[in-house]
Amino acid sequence: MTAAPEAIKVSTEAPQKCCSLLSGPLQPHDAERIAGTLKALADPTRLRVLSHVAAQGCDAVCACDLVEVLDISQPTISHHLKKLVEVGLLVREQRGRWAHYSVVREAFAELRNFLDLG
Amino acid sequence: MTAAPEAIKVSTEAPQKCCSLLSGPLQPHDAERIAGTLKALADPTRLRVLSHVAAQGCDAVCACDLVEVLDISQPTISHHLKKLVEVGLLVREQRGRWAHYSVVREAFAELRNFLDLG
DNA sequence: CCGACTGATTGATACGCGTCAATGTATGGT
DNA sequence: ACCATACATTGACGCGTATCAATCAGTCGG
Repeated sequence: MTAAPEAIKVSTEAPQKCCSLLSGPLQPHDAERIAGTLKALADPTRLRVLSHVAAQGCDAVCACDLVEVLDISQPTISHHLKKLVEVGLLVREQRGRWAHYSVVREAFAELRNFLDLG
Repeated sequence: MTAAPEAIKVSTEAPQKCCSLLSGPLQPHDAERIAGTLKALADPTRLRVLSHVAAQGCDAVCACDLVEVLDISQPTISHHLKKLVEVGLLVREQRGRWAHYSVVREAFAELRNFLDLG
């Protein structure tokens, strides 16, 4: 009976509370949270992964494609994709044997907003 | 005769070549460079530092203020400020005994541009 | 000159993380 | 049922770095 295939659970589906570098002194708690997202972004391999996924626009990209294109071992790709999903920069969609990934535009928009110095 | 006090030398005063997640597949070299800047940003302590400096708008902030406000040891603050200057997110200006720091708006604008998914 | 102050540097410690080989877990074809 | 395929997980290794105490290097006041 094909149990509903468990939507992936990321931290919080709710959009992160909006913070900016200009909105008053940054509380340690907020600093930790935003730094977490930025850490996921601050890796050359993950940037290349994101670049390839983002380049597909609306289409989702399957992990096997990334392994071929980027010339990086499959476990490493899987590791990076997981981190990017955990912080909400990517979403994962399982289709049969294949895992498809696509970018979360809102997450990037929030980061851009955070970096806005007015 | 007050020798000109040697403007701080960061990597390159030239604005970084413009890259975006959408402008074709990201080359490993560019990925390294941008990840370097993001790594400097991806630390809660440095985010708090930046928040305080950015909050001063045009005025530069002296390091001693940061030590007081953030309740972090002076060597640690100095270490973080150095990293932020190295990647070009802050500039340092020495005035007598005091070192004043201010944000580089262009650097933040470039990051925002990089994160723009259209 | 000397002492007080600002801030950078050094050294040590601890922890996180990127990477891959090996293995595990589903899924689908035959 | 069986085997190949697509990913995920585990374990291990190495390297970078955040942190602070101690020390060093300039700079001003007296």
